[in-house]
Amino acid sequence: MKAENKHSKIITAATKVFAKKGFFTARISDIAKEAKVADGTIYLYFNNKYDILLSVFEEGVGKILGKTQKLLAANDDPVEMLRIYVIEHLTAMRKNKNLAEVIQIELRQTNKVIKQYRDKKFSEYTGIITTIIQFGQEKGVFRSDIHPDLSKRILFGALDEVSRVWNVTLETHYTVEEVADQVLTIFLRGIMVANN
Amino acid sequence: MKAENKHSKIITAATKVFAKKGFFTARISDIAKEAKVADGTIYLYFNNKYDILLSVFEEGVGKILGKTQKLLAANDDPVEMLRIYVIEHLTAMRKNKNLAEVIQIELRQTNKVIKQYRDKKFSEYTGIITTIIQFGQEKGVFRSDIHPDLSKRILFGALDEVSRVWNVTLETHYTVEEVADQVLTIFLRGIMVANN
Amino acid sequence: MKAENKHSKIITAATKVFAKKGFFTARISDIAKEAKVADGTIYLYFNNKYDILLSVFEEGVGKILGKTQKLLAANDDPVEMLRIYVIEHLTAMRKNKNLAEVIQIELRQTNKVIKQYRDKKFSEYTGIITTIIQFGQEKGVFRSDIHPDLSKRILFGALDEVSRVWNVTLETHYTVEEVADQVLTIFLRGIMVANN
Amino acid sequence: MKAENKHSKIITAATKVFAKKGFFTARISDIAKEAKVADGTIYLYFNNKYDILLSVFEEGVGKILGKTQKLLAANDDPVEMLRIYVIEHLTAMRKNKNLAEVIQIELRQTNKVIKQYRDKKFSEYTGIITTIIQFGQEKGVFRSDIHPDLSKRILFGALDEVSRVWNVTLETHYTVEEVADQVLTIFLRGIMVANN
DNA sequence: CATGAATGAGCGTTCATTCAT
DNA sequence: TATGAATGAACGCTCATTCAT
Repeated sequence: MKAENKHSKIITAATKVFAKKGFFTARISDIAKEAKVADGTIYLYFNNKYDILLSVFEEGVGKILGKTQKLLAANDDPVEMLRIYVIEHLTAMRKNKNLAEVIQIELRQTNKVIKQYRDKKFSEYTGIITTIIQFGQEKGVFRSDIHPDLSKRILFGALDEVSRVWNVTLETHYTVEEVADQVLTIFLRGIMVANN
Repeated sequence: MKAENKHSKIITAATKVFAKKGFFTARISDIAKEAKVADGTIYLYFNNKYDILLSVFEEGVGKILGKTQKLLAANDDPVEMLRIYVIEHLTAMRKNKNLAEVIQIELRQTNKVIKQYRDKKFSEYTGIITTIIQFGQEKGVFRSDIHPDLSKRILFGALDEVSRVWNVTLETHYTVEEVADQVLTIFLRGIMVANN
Repeated sequence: MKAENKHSKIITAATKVFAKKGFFTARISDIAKEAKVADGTIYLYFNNKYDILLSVFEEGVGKILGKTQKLLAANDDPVEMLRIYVIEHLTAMRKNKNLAEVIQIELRQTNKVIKQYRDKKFSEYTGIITTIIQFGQEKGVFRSDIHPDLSKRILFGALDEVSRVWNVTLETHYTVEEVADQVLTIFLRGIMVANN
Repeated sequence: MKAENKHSKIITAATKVFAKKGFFTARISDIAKEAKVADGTIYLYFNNKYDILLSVFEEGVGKILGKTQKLLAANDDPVEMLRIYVIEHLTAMRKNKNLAEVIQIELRQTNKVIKQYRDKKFSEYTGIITTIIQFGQEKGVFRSDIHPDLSKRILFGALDEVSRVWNVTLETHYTVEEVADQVLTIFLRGIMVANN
């Protein structure tokens, strides 16, 4: 936060502004003002407005992706891996509410630039879930009648919607652990083989 | 489809255009052309661009809401009620892909007008889930340690994301039953009290 | 001037503004104000700023070209034909000073769009000179050692520069006849075979 | 070319860039890059963009003017003087195509700064023609019914347009002598008294 | 002298909305 | 009701110019 260079100052400002107003309603001048730079300065670091949004994703998702991958690498228990994924995701969303908002909102935008990006970086992030589930099925821990692709959507959709509690509603009192526990309890019971 | 009046012709056109281009990228003239009316005509039926989006929701969600409420009224088994909700939602999303796209995409927009609406009509629709879960808990069918509000988000988020298979990806081959089954299997196992 | 439609009102205004300020210094809002329409109205009739300039040429040069071709069609005396060309050109430049200024100034602009145009419409206009000279050479009226292409440039350059007397300097007192006579006297003596 | 100082390096670069892109389309950074200096450095030597253009003229035209005046000073035959003027001008245009382009294109710009300049330096250069013609009339070599001012425009316009063969068209094969001969043949026959 | 990052005024263009017909 | 030409506010982006280093 302190010795930030212009680039990251703008990224931070843009994340905030996009979170607050949405991509289309946000003005370049809003971002510039928030970053305390001139409008023109932004174009020294980014090609255009879309490029800023892209960079917000790239850096934001990239960080989470990197950290998550590192944590998962040291693990080979599918259940524990899902737990890590869920907790990491919710922690990140809780911590950087602006980024969370941007991901939740703008990722849905019907826009070629964004969609194109989504297919690359973001689907790598959600794809982790698919991989874990397949891994768990091979290990005989997760039920074989579960579709890895569909259940990836089920878990990620749940996570995405559930993480809105910290942004949109009056339910901000939930802790990450509490929320993670609910999601994991439900999802794991749902996909694990009966173990009684 | 035939004897449509202007109002619903515009709604249908707007749903299509919003689904294809997104709210902000869509132009009034696009909708007018799609509806085969003059630009100005639109303003005889709607106050402004936001109002069109609002109406698209109002009518779209309203129909699903109405039908779902009717079906649920004749039922008092929480499990069956969730099944009905899930199947009705997915069927609607599958049937009217344009509406599905609009709901999925635009609902996320951070915009006062839409948010304000969401709080009224849409949360009534998702609120049904909360009610069913509480009802099930009272009946002792659903575990008491489940947060109705959180699990509402978990189920709706899962449904929302899962219904994207028919719009965005190459996975359009899934049937409604197949998808519903996966969601219900996982979610119900997750929230039901052990019944062995 | 009276029952002008929007299109020609804008053309007229643009001609005036381009003549006064030059293409690059002219603002769309200048043209709009001059034409007494809103800025946006201009884009109902033209694609962009270049398109306006193009149209100014197209229509301006087109008219002169048309009239000149018609007059020349009824004639087969090379000397008389050159006389007609010179007088018509100077009359047009004198009459529509704004168009004259635009042609003289902007035609020189290094710009792909304009250059491309020049190669089509405008060179058809100056090409008439080449044709007349070749015709005169075939008839044995003009000297055979004259390069039609170079002398086309010589005559057109002379005409172009000479017609500036009515726009730029204090020499506006010259009559078209006077100026035409000087150009013709010099040029015809220069290219005709000795006839003593 | 080697031990050029910054000032002339910038002038040379600007001439090249203006010739290629035109004054308005050229960017200061283009010139800086071409001159291999920083953008800011240009402002140590010139007040602004117009000032650069002005200097390009000043130096370019100045050189031609100086050389032409020197050559003419040693001569008192009007016909020979015109021949010198024509050949010198065409040689200069042929040699420094960039300067030629700039003069041909930008001199036409309707712009106060440039116009103001044109009235001083450039008209001194074209004024030479007027002087020679008046001199020739006094000597009885040139016809007395020729307007010195108009014929100055006629000759200069011809020269200006004719010198474009080396820049714009596919006719670059013409030699200076060939072109000069055509211009001189036509113009001299046109203005000289009958000499049979 | 030299640099080049930073500035911010300015403009072309779009498009939701209006209104005369 | 219906039209669609006209409006003009608003914004992304450029680039001449400045100035701290």
